[in-house]
Formats: sequence, structure tokens, C-alpha cells
Amino acid sequence: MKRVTIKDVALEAGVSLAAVSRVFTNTAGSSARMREKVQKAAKDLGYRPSMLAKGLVGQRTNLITLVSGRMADPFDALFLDRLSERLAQLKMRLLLASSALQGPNESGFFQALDYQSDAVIVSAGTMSLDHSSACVRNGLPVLLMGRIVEQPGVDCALADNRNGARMAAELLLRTGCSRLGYLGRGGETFSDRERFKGFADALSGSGTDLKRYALKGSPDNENVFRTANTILSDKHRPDGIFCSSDSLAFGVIEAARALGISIPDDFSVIGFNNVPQAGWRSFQLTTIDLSVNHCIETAIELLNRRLENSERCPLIRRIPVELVVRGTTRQIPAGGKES
Amino acid sequence: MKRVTIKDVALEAGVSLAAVSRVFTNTAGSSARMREKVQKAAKDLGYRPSMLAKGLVGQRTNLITLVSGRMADPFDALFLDRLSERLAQLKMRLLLASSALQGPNESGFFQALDYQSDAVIVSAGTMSLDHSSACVRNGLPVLLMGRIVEQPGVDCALADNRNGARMAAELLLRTGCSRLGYLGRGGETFSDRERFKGFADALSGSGTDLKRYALKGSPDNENVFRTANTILSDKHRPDGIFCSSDSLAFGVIEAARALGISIPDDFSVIGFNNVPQAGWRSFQLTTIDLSVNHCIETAIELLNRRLENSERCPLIRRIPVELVVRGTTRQIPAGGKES
DNA sequence: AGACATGCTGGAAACGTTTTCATTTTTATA
DNA sequence: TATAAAAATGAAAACGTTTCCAGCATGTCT
Repeated sequence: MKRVTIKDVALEAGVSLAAVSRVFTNTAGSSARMREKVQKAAKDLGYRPSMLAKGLVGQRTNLITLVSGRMADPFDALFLDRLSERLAQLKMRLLLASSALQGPNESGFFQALDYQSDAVIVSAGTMSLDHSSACVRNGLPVLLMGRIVEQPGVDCALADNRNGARMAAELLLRTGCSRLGYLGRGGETFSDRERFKGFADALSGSGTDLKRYALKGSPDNENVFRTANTILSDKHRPDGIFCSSDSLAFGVIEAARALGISIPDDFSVIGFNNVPQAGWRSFQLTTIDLSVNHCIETAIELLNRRLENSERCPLIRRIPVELVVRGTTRQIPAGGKES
Repeated sequence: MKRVTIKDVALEAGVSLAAVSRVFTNTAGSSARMREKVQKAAKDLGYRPSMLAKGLVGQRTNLITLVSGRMADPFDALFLDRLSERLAQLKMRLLLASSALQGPNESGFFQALDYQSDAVIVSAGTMSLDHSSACVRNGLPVLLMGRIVEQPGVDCALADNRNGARMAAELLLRTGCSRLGYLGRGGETFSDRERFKGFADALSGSGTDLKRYALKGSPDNENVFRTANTILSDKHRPDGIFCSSDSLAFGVIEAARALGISIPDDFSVIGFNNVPQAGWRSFQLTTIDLSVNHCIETAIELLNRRLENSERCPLIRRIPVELVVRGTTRQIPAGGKES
């Protein structure tokens, strides 16, 4: 019932505590005989080092706190899943901070501090950064996914939004759309703004109309459907729309179908993220692919570099995106000049 | 840069360590004056107790380890999300154990032990329970979601699978299906078996055909589609199919559409879980609803009861399910006798 | 006024590690 | 073989808490 400690192992092996510790931390300075004795004793007793004690004295807990939004969007779920797996390979563990519940002292940053995480990753675009400075002050690295904040100790990784938006704009133009729309989530996140701006800039000079729509209320399918329904019921509705996420695009597709608007003949839709569902036969959504794996690798790289040198200046990494053409946009006219 | 400890607070307030600790743990035996002094000092210094130290000496870490499968299924993602939020209300944190990576000593159970979690929740149906006994032996409560293992210290919570399967069977029968199929995931999980058995039992005596199909390979949409396509291409294909999860049902629906089989006129589909997508206009899937909130509440209740009495005998909780009729099954003939 | 319970307070041990430092043993060098 | 250098080992302090125990006021009862 009682935990097997390093002391028990030392006793069993007839050596000192320090010796056991050295063997388990692979510190130089223990004979082959010693390693053998200790390892045998440890195995016999079923010893496992207490990460709590380790973290208390050492400077690493191997804990990474993740502040994530609601897992409603499949992209977030996928990100979480892969991140957890990848970190496990590096012997690190993910500690979840519910970004939903935000009491006075309940910020994910405080949680990270309480458990002495080695770092905090913030992937919730809407999460307030009010208390991030508390982390920075304590030397706790912060990694921001999806937005940029210039502050020492805070690294950032985010999609190449402008480029993605540009590709979407160009495709819509080349396939003959002329009244365009942009649909973003209500919250006005950093990514949202960048995507709109990139879309608008790419369109400028083309002489096309651009209307910006924003979701009001929660991003669940039903609400998206209603919003899209309103947009598409308008007499002067757009004939092509770029959505800041695939989830929005799905709702738009369904609204178009419900109204009998034919996709892609009468109406085009482009999403963002390329979540698995985008490829399903029911949607065949043309979208901007943001590779989850690429996100993870970038995050891991920034994390590692920060952990080995906490003083280095902040880095901002842009994750490249790619256009994936499926069935919600028209074919590019064959005669046109190819880029 | 250095952490503010209880010692600093004690010094600032001019009291002893013990006094500060007592104030922060709400232990009886500190005067109003003392509380005031300490709280002021703590606030001035920005003190936050180290959960590591707390966990090391006390017996609670407020950490719950969750061993979950790949987050591909939206139900899992939802469960994780809500669980994290609910636990946060109770001042507990979720520590993730990637069930994917299973090295020799990498089982989630060991991870729970290493960090001295207060409990382990296993929601990955396919996760091996090889090392669960190590937890039980160390007095670490185990909560199994979705399957039953009778062992001291191990509580179980799972859907009322037989009842759900019965409802599915009855609906299919009453809407006139006569050649039925059951499609489960390959792994042959506990739930899978229960659902099939429940389905088969409810059908016995009705004189209908029942064929059991199982997915081979990964449960991604494309693979499900291929499997469903094979099933439905058969000349003697079923005219109604019950799937062990909504994700499977989506693939089946798409395969039917691709083959020009009309739903629900020529073919009926029922899923399990009632994930949000089941209600989307693109699917309108008739399914067996398993309430995530109900799952969470049951889990929390079992957890709490186990934490306050680690000796109590194991409990098995069945979570009720409900039939949600949508568009992938035919209407029940009006004239028939209602139940 | 003396005895006694009561409530508040601080000292110190404990939790399970790592790490520094001094000591002992081994190995290499002359 | 003596000696210096190197390697292996153990004792003890530190990490930041909680908790047990003893001491000391204070107030109450005879």
C-alpha cells in the first residue's frame, strides 16, 4: 500500500540513496556493478520515481499545460490528440486547462504555475492573456498558437493566413465569382482578422464586391446554418464565400442546399483547416489545408528551443498552408493562363 | 525569478510557516488577526501554493489521469472537453495519457502512478488493462468507462447497450425492415459485443435475418465507406443496419447515397451516441442518444464516492440511452399498436 | 487565587527526490 | 611500489508543503 521509494531500493541493493538516484538519472559516475545491483533491486521492488518529488527539487516536471478552447472544432481535437502523442514520445505529459471556466484566480496560466509546468501552450484563440505575464515573470515559457503577441518569453506559431486567404481569393476569381463574401466567427480573433484582411487585399483591384459577415452566437452547426440561411436568402447574395473555418463552411453548404442553390454552379464555398470531414463525400469542401502535424512539429521545435535556452529572443513561426480543391468550387477554365 | 514560497509569506507577515499553511488550508485554529495578516502578505507577494509540494506531503494532488483513445470520434472529444471543465469546477486537473504510444513501461496507469494522480479514468475501449493492477495495488482508484471488469478498486460506468440495441431493433422491425445487419468496429470491444448481443436477442423470434459485419482497419471515414460499399453492393444486402457508432453510420449513409440506394425508403440506418453531426441536415441520422453530460456526472459521482472511501465495494453504473428518430429510418405505420 | 480546559502559535519532522561536497576506492603514471 | 589523478561512493542539505506536538497565553470555574 505504501509507495516504493528510492530509499527502499537503496536498502534492498545495499547502497546509498545518492547511488540509486545517479543510476536512474543516468548521471555519470556509477560502476557497472552498481547499475546492475540497483536496477535489479528496483525491478524486484517495482520502483517508479515520483515525478512530484523530482519536479520539486529538479527544474523539470515534464508537464506541459495546454489551454485549449472548447473541443467542438475537430481541428482542435486533432491538435490535442497529436500533441499529446508527440509529447509522450518526448516523455512529457499534457495537463489540460479548461479555458471555459475562468474564475478570478483560475486562469490556465495560474494552473501552469501551480503545477510548475515546463511550459504553457495556448491554442484557444479567444483566451484572455491577462495573466500570461505571471508566467513570464516566473520564467515559464509561453507558446501562442494562432496569434501574435510580442513579448519576451512568448513564442508564436500560426498559419500563413494571408497566403491562404490569397489562394482562396484567386481561386474564386479565376472560377468566375464576382460577388464575394467572407464569413468569420463572431469573436474577432487574430486569425479571423488576418484572413479577412488577406482576402480583401487579394481582391482589391479586381473590381469585385466583398461583404464581411460574422457569426453571432455560438459556432454550433444549427446557428451557423441560420446565419448562412440569412446571408443566402438575400436577393444580392454573394456567389462565393470564404469561411474562416471548415465548420462554418459546412453550415453554409447545408444552407445553400436547403435553399436549392446549386454548388458549385451557382455558388462557391471555401473553408479553412481541411479537417477530415472536409474530404467526406457529403461535403467535398474546397479548403485551405493547415497540416496538424506541421503545427505540432512547429510547436515542439519552439518548445524545445525555448527549454534549452529560456533567454533567447521570441520567435514567430508561420505555418505554410495549401489550397485543396474539391467540389465546392468550379473548375478553373482550361484556357486560362496557369500560374 | 524565484518562486514565492510559504516561507516568504511567513517572513513578510511575521508569523511561522505553520501559521501560513493553516490559513491556506482552512484548518481550524487561526485567529482572525492572523488570517488577515497572512492573506495580505500572500496577496502582496503574489503567492501561489506549489501543488507539487502539496501533493508530495499530502495525499491529494488534484490530478486525474485520463487514458483516452484517439480523439477521432467526436464523442470522445466532447467527453474530454466536458470532463475537463467539470473537474475544473471541483479544482481537479486532467492529465492526459496518450493511449496510442504504449512502450513497455509507458502505460497510462504507470503515468498516473508517477504523478500520483488521485484517480485514473480509462475511456479508451481498446486500451489494455495489463497494468491496472499496479494502480489498484497502490490504492489508486480506477474508473472504467464503457466496459466492465470486476475487480476491487475498479468502478465501471457504461451505456445501457442492450436497451439501446433493443430500441434500434424494434424500430427497424416496426418500420418494416426484414434483412438486418449489424456493423461494429473491428476491435471487438466490450460495448461492441453488448450492442450486437442486445440487437440479436431483440431480433430473435422475429424471423428476420441478421448478419454481423465488422470494420477491418482504421475507423476513418474513407475506410468505413469502402466497407459499407462492399456490404451494400451485395445482391442480398440488408435493408436496415445498426451501427455501433455514429461515425460508422455516416460512412454507411454515404455509401448508400453513392450506390443510389434511397434512405430511408430502400434502406435504414441507425447509429449510436448521437454526436452533434448526427443532427446535421446532411445526415439526419436516427440514433441512440448517449448523453455526454450524463456520462460525466456518473463519472464524477463514482469518482467522488471512491475518493471519500477507497475501500467501498466496486460499483457498476448503467447510463440510460434514448432513441432519437430522425430521417434515416422510415416512419412507424400510424395504424400499428403503439408501445 | 489556584487549577484547568481551551485556543492560538511556532518548531520540527516528514514527503521522495537531486545535487554538492567530502571521502574512499580504483586506476594510471613514474 | 609509491604517488598522483580519476572514478566511485555516501552523507547531508535542499525543494515547498503539511502535520504532529509542545508551549504559551487567555478565560472559566471552584
